[in-house]
Amino acid sequence: MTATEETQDVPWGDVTPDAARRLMVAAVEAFAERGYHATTTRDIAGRAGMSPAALYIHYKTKEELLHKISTLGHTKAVNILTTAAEADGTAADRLAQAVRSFVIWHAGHHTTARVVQYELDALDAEHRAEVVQLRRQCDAAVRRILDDGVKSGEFEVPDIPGATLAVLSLCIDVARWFNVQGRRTPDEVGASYADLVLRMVGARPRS
Amino acid sequence: MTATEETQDVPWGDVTPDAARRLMVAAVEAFAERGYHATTTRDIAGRAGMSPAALYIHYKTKEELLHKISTLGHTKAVNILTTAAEADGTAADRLAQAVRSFVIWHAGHHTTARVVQYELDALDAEHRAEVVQLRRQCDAAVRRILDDGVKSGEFEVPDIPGATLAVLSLCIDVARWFNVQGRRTPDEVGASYADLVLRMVGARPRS
DNA sequence: ACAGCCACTAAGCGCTTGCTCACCGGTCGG
DNA sequence: CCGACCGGTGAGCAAGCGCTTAGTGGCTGT
Repeated sequence: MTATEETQDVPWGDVTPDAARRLMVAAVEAFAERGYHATTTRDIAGRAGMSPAALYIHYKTKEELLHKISTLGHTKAVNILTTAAEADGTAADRLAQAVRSFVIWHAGHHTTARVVQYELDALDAEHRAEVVQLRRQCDAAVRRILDDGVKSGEFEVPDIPGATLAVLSLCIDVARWFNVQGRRTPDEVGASYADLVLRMVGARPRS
Repeated sequence: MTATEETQDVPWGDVTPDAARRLMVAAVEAFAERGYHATTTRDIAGRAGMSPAALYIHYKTKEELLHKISTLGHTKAVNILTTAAEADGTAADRLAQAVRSFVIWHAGHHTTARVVQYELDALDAEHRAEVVQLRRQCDAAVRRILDDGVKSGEFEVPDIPGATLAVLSLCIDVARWFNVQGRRTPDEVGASYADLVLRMVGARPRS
């Protein structure tokens, strides 16, 4: 149930070779801490215990690193949300599961999530368009659940696109404020947020 | 009621002299568009129709510019929320008003808000501490309303600090996604979000 | 034993950055 | 009528940036 220290589903768990992964982890940390533009290639290489030039053996540019991080992260996000959307159960169950797992990911991997969600416009036009496409899939997954819930009478939502935006917005912003030293664990925030979202869409508390 | 094009309550409306204000407006636009670190002092000066050196007549450093913008913006945010918190009326009324006006500001001044909310750690340690203090006042204002609502039985909130965080988070993130070319006006988003938040805290729809 | 390979490094290139400084021209008190 | 003043400029400095290139050391297959 704990999602803070997974080893297998870390987004870059299957990045090879080892040096390339170390550089990627270093880049995620640095980008999350200081932002893409304030991070130097020397800093990334240094964190990975390598010389500045080593970065360019594995990645063409600093931007390519961000692009790979962003794509891996967004793919993970899409997986989480579509899995929840396509699961069995009531719309309320699926919405709760979507929010819970999405929030747990944003809190547990808040460094990655911060880069993925807030450094989007450091990407060049082509790569950004690619990533925006993945974001639309996130949007579509949540909207599908809300649609179902409204059709089945479980939810009462006047503006589905607006509510979709609000739900995703609430979850995404977790990456901004979540702090490992805080009192809340990712699981607690996930449960709490699932509850808040069910109230937002007017799902009856215990049906 | 419209809050998109106010002239008097623009945060930097009373910045003097004229050249200093033009530089500040230029900086807000540039920071919002590209981020603090990706913005050059030449770009700011250029947008204000001045030479690169002119910036340093009015501001000691680029960081001082960001600091002034951030302080003015946060002061405005504190005003909006404390005004709503101290108003007359039920807790539900005050919460709705707080969310509505806070969201309208974030949407209507989304360039300023983006800088204020997302460029916080580009500030140096001392200035950041100053601004964090203002943020705590925002938090306190919202928490006060929720406290009152729970005490009076209007709201049903299991975790008040958590709900405070969620409400502010939802509002703040408006600055990230709001787009002038979108279909929603700031007033519409404000009304819609006030509604969502009342549901989140378990306020009865029409009491 | 050794040639080939390749991840990695030391050094540095060309450029941009934040910021400075000597200078300029319009305004204003005397 | 003029000197002091001051907001503004043009040119440029030192430092740091992303990225390149020539060279090195330690594995590998034969």
